[in-house]
Parts: sequence; C-alpha cells; structure tokens
Amino acid sequence: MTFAPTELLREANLRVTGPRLAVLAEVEAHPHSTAEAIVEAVRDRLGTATIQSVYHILNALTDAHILRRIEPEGSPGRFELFRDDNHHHLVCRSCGEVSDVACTVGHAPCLTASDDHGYVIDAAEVIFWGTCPSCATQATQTPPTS
Amino acid sequence: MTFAPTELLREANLRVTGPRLAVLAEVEAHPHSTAEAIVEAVRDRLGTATIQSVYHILNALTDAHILRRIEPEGSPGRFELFRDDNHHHLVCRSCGEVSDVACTVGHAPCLTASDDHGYVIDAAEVIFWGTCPSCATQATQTPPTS
DNA sequence: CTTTTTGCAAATGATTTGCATTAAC
DNA sequence: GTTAATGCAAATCATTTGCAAAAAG
Repeated sequence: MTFAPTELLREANLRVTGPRLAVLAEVEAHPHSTAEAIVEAVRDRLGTATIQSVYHILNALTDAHILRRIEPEGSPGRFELFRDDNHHHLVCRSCGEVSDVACTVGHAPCLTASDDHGYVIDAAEVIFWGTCPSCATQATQTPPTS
Repeated sequence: MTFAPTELLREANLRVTGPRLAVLAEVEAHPHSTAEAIVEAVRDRLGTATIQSVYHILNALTDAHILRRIEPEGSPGRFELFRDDNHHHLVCRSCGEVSDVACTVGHAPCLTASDDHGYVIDAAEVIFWGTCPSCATQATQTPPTS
C-alpha cells in the first residue's frame, strides 16, 4: 500500500529527479507498462521525455531492485514495481497483455528445481501462456470457413 | 531416443532440405543453441548458410512444433527440439547458459494459476535463474577489495 | 513445372552507448 | 562545485521482410 517513491530512490542512493518520479508514478499506476507506454506517460506529466532517458531510468531502477523487468518472448519488455511477493504472470499470446497471478503455493520459494545442476538458484519465474478473454472472444467471433 | 528428422519434416508437410536437416542435427546435438551458433554449425556441415535462412528455418520448425524457442531475458533466443515432456529451464544470469530441469511434479500441467483471470491457459513456463557452477567459481576467485 | 525454400539486401524494433549539457546534492 | 542524470545522435543486436534465384516434389 505504502508507496514512497522519493524514499525508494534515496535508499538506493539515486538522485530524486522529475523523470524518475514520473516513471515510478506511471509504473505504480499501470504495472506491466512497456518503455514506450512509460515515455508517453512521462511526456504527459513533464512535457518532454526521450525514450533513451526512460531506458536509462528503467535500467537504473531495475539494477536497484526498485523495478522488475518481465520480458515476454516476442514483445517488448515490461516493468512493474519490484515486490518480493513471489507472484507470477499470465501473458496473452495474442495481444501481449500481462496479468498477475498469485503463486499457487503462496510463499517463496514456491518451486525448487529437482536437479539444480550445481547452480546457485536465486529466482524461479513462472509465465502462464494463454489467450485473454477479449482476444478469445474475437477469435470465436471469426466465422469458421464453411 | 528415436530422432528421425526427415520424417519430422514430412509429417509437418515441410520439404526435406539440406539446411533444415543441418539445423535439426545441430539442435539435436546441442540443445539450447542460439541462431548464431546454429548458423556456424550449418556452415561447417554445408559450406554456406546465411543467418536469415536459419531464422526462416527456425521459424518454420517452431511453427510446426518441431522446435521450441526459449527466450531468456536479455540474451538471444535459444532453440531445442520440441518434446512434450514438461521440462523447464535453468538459466545462468552471468553467461546465459541454459540447462534442462525435469519438472518437480513430473507431468503436465505441473502448475495451475490460482486465478486465471478468464484466460485460456495453454502452457506454463518456468525459468529458474541463478549462477552456473563455472561462473560461481570465477566470481569467488575474484579477490575482494581489501 | 509448380510451389516451397533459400539467398541477399534492406528494413525494423528494442535497446544500448558516447558524449555534451543540465540538474541534484 | 562535484557528481550523477538527462538529452541527443548514432550504433548495435536480434530478428523480420520483400523479392529474385534455386531446389524439392
């Protein structure tokens, strides 16, 4: 619930700037935003913003573990606030929309590799692939070739 | 065990060509290969091959469900033979190496979304992120700043 | 001989990088 | 005043596309 962007930045030793706050506000408001969507939103708030600066910011915030990047195959990366709540993602193959799903098991780590091949595992990421309700409807509406 | 590339292609109504067989042979020999690695291998076998043709082939074979594409965030896509065995992947954050992990649960579907948001889910993909043994060793060998 | 596949060239999309300018502290 | 962040331009990387030439069936 508590969302204190300024403090998040300070704690990470990052300077508090307009663009950064705007990026954070947008990702807060719309989780799973793409860089392109974010730059639009930042422009709305600040007047100007370049996509490169947004990438700079997204990288800095991701490195600082303030944001998390999700990269569904094919579509551009999407960003959400980093929360250590072990939730996963539902991705629509048709429109690329991403939704959150609470982990079935409930708390991290919800998965363990049966054989870790000697790896030091730090995260288990789950993506459920499917078709979202609205894309499913559209597909159904297309009349079958008779 | 049985690996009959010619039949796989025929069953999918795809023509049996040198480049396609070479791509399949390489992916068989080295699962999780990148397009770049595959084109090298095809060149070794056939003398010439372009990366674009390899992409054409990889797309055709992926569409035909002969191959599966894994796209670890950041690194280029990797390809493996499609097997309906519900295994997952272990990806090294440092070198990008991919290893297979048998699913803990053992048979598909090993996961169900707790709330499906109305989606029609067709696959659940799991990626375990970590550091592979050799990268872990190198990191350890780096002397700490004293 | 018809259709699919390959090769080649150019284009695209996402993201990164170098460097000068500007803003935070 | 320093150092870090932003803007701008150009570069890079992975991948796709259009179209002509070659090969498969």
